[in-house]
Amino acid sequence: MANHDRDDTPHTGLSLTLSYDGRSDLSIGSRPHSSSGFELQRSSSTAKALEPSLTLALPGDVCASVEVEMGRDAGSWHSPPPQSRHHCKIKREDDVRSEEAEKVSSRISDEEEEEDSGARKKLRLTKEQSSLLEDKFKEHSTLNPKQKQALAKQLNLRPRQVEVWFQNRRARTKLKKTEVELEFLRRCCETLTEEKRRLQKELQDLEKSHKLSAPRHMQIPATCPSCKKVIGGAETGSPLPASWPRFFNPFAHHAA
DNA sequence: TCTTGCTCCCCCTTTACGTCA
DNA sequence: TCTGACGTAAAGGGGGAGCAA
Repeated sequence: MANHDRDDTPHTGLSLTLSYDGRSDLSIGSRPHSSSGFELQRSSSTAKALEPSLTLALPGDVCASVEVEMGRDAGSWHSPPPQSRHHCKIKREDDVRSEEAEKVSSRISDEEEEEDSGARKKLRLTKEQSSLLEDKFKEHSTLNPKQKQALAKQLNLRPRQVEVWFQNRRARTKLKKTEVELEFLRRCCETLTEEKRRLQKELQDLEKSHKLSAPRHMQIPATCPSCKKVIGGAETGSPLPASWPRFFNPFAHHAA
């Protein structure tokens, strides 16, 4: 486990932190005032293609860490509307370059251009176009201007259309990743809740059995109500053996 | 060196269209 | 045939980065 972040706020029970290469991204904690028993927090959305790691912290001295590998993601055209970006803003360089080619090779038919005056008409990409775009996206999720230009030419589309497709594709990938993370954390939350219950039960059982059988100096320490220090159950007030040096015994003031 | 304006690009949100149950 | 849900292309706005004047 290379990186993990632990929340410093007091927990009653469990905490779970998911980080990507040191950047804490998600955490779950069981807090005193959490009505559900757990809080779900998301601290940033900057996790981009980094290796996730997971830290599981349990109450008291019980600690565990878990490493989890999460998977990474894993028509026809219509003419632009009258007030498209090309019209209302300064034309982009690549759009200007592609205009001439577009006039020749655009899939927009003359008939469609006639209807261009009204509402926009949405057409679908062909299977070949979608397939090639997907292939390029697998290679890299962003395109530099040259790649965009070349791909647009290859697909017989405007560079702006290729750009928009990549933007939408990135958005879909991100959404899917978020959904996967959410489901994963739900399962983690359930598992941790169950583990917390089990450990609490185990702790209760241990306390009971120690009260009945263990020597006083071996009894599980408890917090002193007056000074807030941890003490044992012995009549001396100290959970440590009487033979221990007084200066070495933080519970000595309970001896009186 | 700093500022300003321009351009490009990305992200996010919204809109609108096509498809399908 | 109608309708609502869903997927997705595209628009539009905000903001950051790079660059030249």
